[in-house]
Amino acid sequence: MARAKKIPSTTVSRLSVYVRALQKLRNEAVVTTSSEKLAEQVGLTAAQIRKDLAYFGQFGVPGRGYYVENLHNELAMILGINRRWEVALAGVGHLGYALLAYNGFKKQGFDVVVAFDKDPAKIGQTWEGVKIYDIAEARHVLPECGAEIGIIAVPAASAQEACDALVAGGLKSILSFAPGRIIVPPDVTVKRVELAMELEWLSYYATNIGERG
Amino acid sequence: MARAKKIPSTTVSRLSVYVRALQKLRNEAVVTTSSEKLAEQVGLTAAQIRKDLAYFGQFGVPGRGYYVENLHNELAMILGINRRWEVALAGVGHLGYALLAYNGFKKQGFDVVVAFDKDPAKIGQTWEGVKIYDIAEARHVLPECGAEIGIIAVPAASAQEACDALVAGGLKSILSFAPGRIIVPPDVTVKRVELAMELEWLSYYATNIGERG
DNA sequence: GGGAATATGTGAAAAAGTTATCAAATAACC
DNA sequence: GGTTATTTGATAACTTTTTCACATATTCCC
Ligand SMILES: NC(=O)c1ccc[n+]([C@@H]2O[C@H](COP(=O)([O-])OP(=O)(O)OC[C@H]3O[C@@H](n4cnc5c(N)ncnc54)[C@H](O)[C@@H]3O)[C@@H](O)[C@H]2O)c1
Ligand SMILES: NC(=O)c1ccc[n+]([C@@H]2O[C@H](COP(=O)([O-])OP(=O)(O)OC[C@H]3O[C@@H](n4cnc5c(N)ncnc54)[C@H](O)[C@@H]3O)[C@@H](O)[C@H]2O)c1
Repeated sequence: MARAKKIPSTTVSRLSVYVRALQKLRNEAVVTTSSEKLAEQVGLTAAQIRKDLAYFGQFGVPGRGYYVENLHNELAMILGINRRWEVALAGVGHLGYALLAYNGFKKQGFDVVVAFDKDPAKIGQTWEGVKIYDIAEARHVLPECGAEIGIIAVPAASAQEACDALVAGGLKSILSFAPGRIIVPPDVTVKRVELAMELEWLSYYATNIGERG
Repeated sequence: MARAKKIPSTTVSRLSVYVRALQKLRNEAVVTTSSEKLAEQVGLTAAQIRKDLAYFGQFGVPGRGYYVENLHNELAMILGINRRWEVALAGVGHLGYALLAYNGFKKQGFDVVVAFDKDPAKIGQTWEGVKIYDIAEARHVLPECGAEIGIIAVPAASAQEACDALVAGGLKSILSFAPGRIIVPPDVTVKRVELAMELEWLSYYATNIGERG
């Protein structure tokens, strides 16, 4: 359990990729696989996969490969997804509603259990089985409902304010869809998803053809 | 124009960050800035910024710094966002509708001009001023409407099929929200946004406290 | 049980990316 | 106009990440 080395953030991201590939194999009733086969499946190199796994221990059988179910369970435990996570949503607008209505997260163990907004027309309602509270109540509501992860889907101008409310409620992990930096205490982790930046990335490679591929 | 070195993908992503920071400064009527000030603004090091810019040329004035407007224009040109991009949307479900209704992209020059779906109840309708066509018509509709970037917001099981349709319509740049790999010809660039993976990333750091921060 | 085949885990090499350093260039000031 | 203070751009040093290569462990099969 006591891991010496610092784990690269890219390795953590790839762990998710491996988990998904293993889920697929498990669904297909495949019992064993190898770093080589996995590499082909996910589009990476075998060495990369073995190196990533080596940060966390030894999961394979030389001459045989990996037992799909076993490796899946190990990686799920490492990622902390061998459990259910309760998620709080701030901002039930267009994007927020799409997230609420999406059942793909629940399938992966992420369950939106409470929502917050600022709009009086929405506060008090229940959408998709999730009750919407006033964001000002977050600091009181959150500690009671057990949510540990927050999602911010409010306009950029309100993002800092909404984030502060979630942090005041005790959340330490936040996924934000709002463009722009959010300031949080050092013990809070924020992951941003900036869709405009993804489009700009595509724009770059579309404009400068031949730099990739 | 003829750049010798290969540009790191991370540099391209940071270019977007710089552009946003410069936009902000321009709105505040700031005329000049420096790598040092920019670094503080975006949370990077000054050396990193100068290095990134150096891939593309010389934009600064020693002893003075950078002219905000000038640098913004240069970076916008490099990223290819000094123009309007027409975007095609495949899948007008919960997420697709949120994207359609979002005006933030248009502000950055990305304009959804056409949508595709498979659901007969949606085909033929016009939502948010955007007409929804049968995805099967994509190969005929796309060449006429000028869209160059595609966004995939269909269920994972249909993602490959929808992508094939967009590619058949001539698109070479695609942003996909569907989980899982999509196979495309080598001249097509796909950027995936996997929200479940972002949540798993948060789960990891929430589970293994103290590995970051 | 032994030998061939296979695929891991790991240390070393290579590549990529980031940070530090500094000479050269420019501006501001007197 | 010359001196000083800045800040760039480039190079060098360093760090991180990826790839390579192979000894080692295990299975499979005869
Ligand atoms: N819709 C998209 O497709 C899309 C795409 C990329 C990024 N985003 C980003 O996601 C965020 C949400 O986008 P949207 O389109 O859903 O916006 P929206 O305007 O549809 O919804 C925003 C919601 O947040 C609520 N809100 C506002 N201030 C609040 C506060 N302080 N606390 C709690 N709730 C508050 C509003 O009442 C509203 O319900 C924005 O930051 C946007 O930039 C959205
Ligand atoms: N909704 C979310 O918040 C969310 C979050 C993360 C990822 N995603 C992903 O985004 C995608 C869309 O999610 P959603 O919630 O909007 O789904 P949805 O079911 O609400 O909408 C899907 C839409 O795609 C259409 N469609 C199905 N097959 C098609 C095809 N072959 N061609 C064209 N259109 C087709 C459907 O008619 C429907 O309108 C999914 O892949 C999902 O995994 C969604």
